[in-house]
Amino acid sequence: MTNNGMELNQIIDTIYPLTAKSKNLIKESIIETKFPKGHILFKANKIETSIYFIKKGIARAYAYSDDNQITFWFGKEGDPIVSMQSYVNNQKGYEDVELLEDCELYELKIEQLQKLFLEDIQIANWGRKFAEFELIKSEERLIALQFNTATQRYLALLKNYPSIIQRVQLSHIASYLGITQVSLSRIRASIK
Amino acid sequence: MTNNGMELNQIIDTIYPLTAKSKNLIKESIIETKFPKGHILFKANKIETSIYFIKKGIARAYAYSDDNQITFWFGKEGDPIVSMQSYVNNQKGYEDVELLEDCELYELKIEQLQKLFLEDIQIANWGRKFAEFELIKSEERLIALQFNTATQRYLALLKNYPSIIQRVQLSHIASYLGITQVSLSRIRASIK
DNA sequence: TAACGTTTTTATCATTTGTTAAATAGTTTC
DNA sequence: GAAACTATTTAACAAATGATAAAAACGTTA
Repeated sequence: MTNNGMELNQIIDTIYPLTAKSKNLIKESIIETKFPKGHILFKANKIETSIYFIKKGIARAYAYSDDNQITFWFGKEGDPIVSMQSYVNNQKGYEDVELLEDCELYELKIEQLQKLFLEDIQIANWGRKFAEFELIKSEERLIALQFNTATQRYLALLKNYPSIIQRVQLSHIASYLGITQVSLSRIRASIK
Repeated sequence: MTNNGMELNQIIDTIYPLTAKSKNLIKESIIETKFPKGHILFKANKIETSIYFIKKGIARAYAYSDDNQITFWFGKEGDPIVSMQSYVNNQKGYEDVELLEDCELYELKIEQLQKLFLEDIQIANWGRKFAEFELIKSEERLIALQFNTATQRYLALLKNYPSIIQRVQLSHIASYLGITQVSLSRIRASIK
């Protein structure tokens, strides 16, 4: 990540190395967009038609449990923003995605990508690795949530992603960790 | 699922419909095996070379937290058994997989499958959908763990998979739910 | 069916987390 | 810089869960 944000080439290559020809097919389907802090990129109960990659900025996904928002995902430079229900099953998602800073994004229409999956074996394998890596991340999250205490999860977040504390409200981090904001405050006080 | 277990054709087709030719390429790479109840199919800290599909029986994946086993996955007829770290990154996994009943399994060598991914675009897309569906399942698990109370998660398990209570020890179910066995007993007593 | 081993439940107390409300700290706006 | 607004911490009590141990229920086998 440079000051100008994450390069598209790097994002694509990190998932799966492609020939120039195949990579260009993907790149031709991608457009750059910008949105201000606070923009709601995805709305719950809507079929999203695009996926994004974050060039610059951070975002969170949240859903409602009764009245309160629960954040279950953070994305930073290089990360994909995907409504999985839309992307995989062409169904309504359950999450909002909010941009927590002014963001520069790479947008890729799901329909165009799916067409490429059927036409280009390299891109099909690129899409396979994309899902596989997201799956690894999701499994690691799941294990952490099931195996570790709230304090351990907080310390792990600090270690793996120190800047998040500077960039994101503690109330969002608390719900991401599966605890209340009050409880997170107590944990922060206890580890000093 | 019939009395004879889940058919291989059905398992393959449910993931992604293939032409007869592509499907045969996969089927030629699959062999049937049997193991008795209690067999340890995957060992932690080992690179697994196969994935499996359950024709008949059930299994669980667990890892150790200090001294005690924590179950984080159950599989039943039709479900895949995969060490994701081995399958995706060719690295050691952190889980044991134990067969909880006498099992009939379809075995597929990862190396052979990966070769097919590079040769056959339909199979590459089959592998893509395979990872995508596993991703959806993992995300749903994650959301449930983060959003719902232990009682809600127990009731959901009862609803979505009623037979599991008959087939699996409550101690395994408790750790799957992220609670102790004592706590699960209390929940069971409270909802009667 | 009696005896044994395993699984599940119950009981007790300690610890953690949730809930509500108030106090403090930090930011933005005029 | 004061006022208004938002975010975070602290306090007090309630509820849920953990830990340990003992009792009860269940299964297996002789």
